[in-house]
Amino acid sequence: MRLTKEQTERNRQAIVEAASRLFRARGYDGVGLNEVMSEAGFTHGGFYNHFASKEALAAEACRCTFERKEAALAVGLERMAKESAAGGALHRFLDAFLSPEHRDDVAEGCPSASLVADAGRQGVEMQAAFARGIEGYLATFSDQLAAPDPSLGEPARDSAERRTVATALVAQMIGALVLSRAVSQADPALSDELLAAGRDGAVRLRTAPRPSEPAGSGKRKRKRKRRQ
Amino acid sequence: MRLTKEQTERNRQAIVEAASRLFRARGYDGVGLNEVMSEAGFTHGGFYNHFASKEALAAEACRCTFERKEAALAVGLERMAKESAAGGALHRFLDAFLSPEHRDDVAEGCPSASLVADAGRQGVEMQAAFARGIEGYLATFSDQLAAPDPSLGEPARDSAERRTVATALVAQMIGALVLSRAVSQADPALSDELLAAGRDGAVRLRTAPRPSEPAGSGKRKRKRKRRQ
DNA sequence: TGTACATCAGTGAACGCGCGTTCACTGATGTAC
DNA sequence: TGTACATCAGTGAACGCGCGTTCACTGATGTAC
Repeated sequence: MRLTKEQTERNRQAIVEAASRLFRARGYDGVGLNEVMSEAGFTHGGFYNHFASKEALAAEACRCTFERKEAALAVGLERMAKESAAGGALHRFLDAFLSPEHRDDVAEGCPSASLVADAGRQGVEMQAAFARGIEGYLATFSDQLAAPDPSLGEPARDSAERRTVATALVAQMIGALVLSRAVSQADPALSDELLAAGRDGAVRLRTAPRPSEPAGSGKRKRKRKRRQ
Repeated sequence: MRLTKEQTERNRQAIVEAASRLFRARGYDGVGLNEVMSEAGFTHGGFYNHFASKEALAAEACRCTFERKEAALAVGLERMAKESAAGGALHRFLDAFLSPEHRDDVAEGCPSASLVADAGRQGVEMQAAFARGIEGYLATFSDQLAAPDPSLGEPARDSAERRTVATALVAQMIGALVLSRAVSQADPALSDELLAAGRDGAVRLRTAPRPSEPAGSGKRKRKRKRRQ
C-alpha cells in the first residue's frame, strides 16, 4: 500500500496536528501514541515510519504549533491595529488571550501555556522548540510596544526597556492563564478573577514607569536562604 | 507487624512528603506509586492502607505542601519586614522567589508553579486544594500591599485594588518562574532574563497607577473570533 | 494487672492493562533499464 | 513509453515493561474481659 509522497506528507502532518491538540489538552505523559495515531486516522504500527520516537514527535508538535500561533498572532495584531485606535491592538489581543473561551479551549489554545510544564520536564529538543516560540512572542510584543499609545505615561521607551516590559507581559499573560485553568473546575469565580486581574496587570505593566530601584537589577545581595 | 498509631501516622506523612517532592519534580503522570513508596522507605503493597487512590494522594500532597509553604511565607515575610525598610519585605521575597536557586530546585520549590499544570488536568479534589493554596497566597500578598511603602505612587489603595494587584503579582511571579523553568536547559540566558523581567514586572505592578481604561473590566465587546 | 483475641500496617506476589517500540507482511508507488 | 523490480507507508500482532490496584499472609499492637 505504498502512498504518493504528497499523501505521505499529508499523513505525517495529520499525526503532528493530532499530537499537538492531544498534548496541549492532556500533557505529554497523559497521551499514548496509540491515541495519537487513531486520532489521526491510522493504526499505531506505522508511527515509526514518520518519527524516531514519542519525544521527537512532541518536539515537532511544539515547533509546529508555535509557528502556526505566531503567524496567527502577527496577522491578528496587524488587523487589530487597523481596526482600533493607536495602541488598542494589544488591549484587544489581551482580551482574547485572557478570555474564558481561550481558558476553556486548551486543545486549540496557545502552546506557551499548555506545554510550559512539559517543556521543563522533557528533553532539550522540546525545550529548544519552546524557547524559540517564546523568543518569537517576545520579539512581536517588543515591536508592538513601540507603537504609539496616547495612554502611555512615558511614550518613548528605549528598546531594552521594551524588551523587559514585553517579557514581563508574556509572563503575566501566561501566568494568569495557567492559574485560571488550574482552578476553573473547583473555583470558577477565582478562575475568572485571575483572568481579569491578568488583563488589569498587563495594562498596568504597559503604562507603569520604569521602577526607580528595580528588584530585577540583581545588584541587591541575596545571602539569606531561599524561602519558597 | 502492626505498628503503633504514632508510627503509622509518621509513615503516612513520609509517603505524603515523598509524593510531594516527586510530583513537584516530575508531575503526576511522571511518577509511579512504586517509586513514591520506595522513596518513603516502604514496599508498594501497603499504599492502600493509607490512601484510597493515587489521585487522593496527589490531592493530599498538594494540600500539605501549600500549607507548609504558606506558613514559611508568613514567617519569612514577617522576618523580612523587621529586617528591611518599610515595603522592602515584598521586594526581598520576590528576589528569593524569582532566583535561579528556586528555579533549579523544583522538587522543594513552590507548588503553585510545579503543580499548576497537573491541577488543571487532575480531578476536582486536587483543583480544590490548589485553589485554596492560591487563595492563601492572594490574602497574604493583599495584606502585604497594605504595608506603607515610600516608593509607592499612590500609597492608599482600597482593598479591592490591593486584591487585584496581588492577583496580578501572583500571576506575574508564577508565570515568570514556570517559563524560566521551561527553557532553562535549552536557553539559560533567556531563562535568566525571564526571572529578571519577572522581578522588574512585579515591582512595576506594585507601583503602577490604576489603569484609566482597564482591559480587565469586561465591558469591552468581544465579538470577533479568539485568536490565540 | 493479666490473658485472649481482633485489628491492621507492612510484605511480596499477582492481576489486567496500556505503554513505547519492533517486526513480518502487503501491495501500490517510484525508479532503473 | 513500457516493463521489472526495489522501495516503503500502512497493518496488525507481538515484545517486554511498568503501571494502579488487589490479595493472602504475617505478627505486633490495641482492646475486651
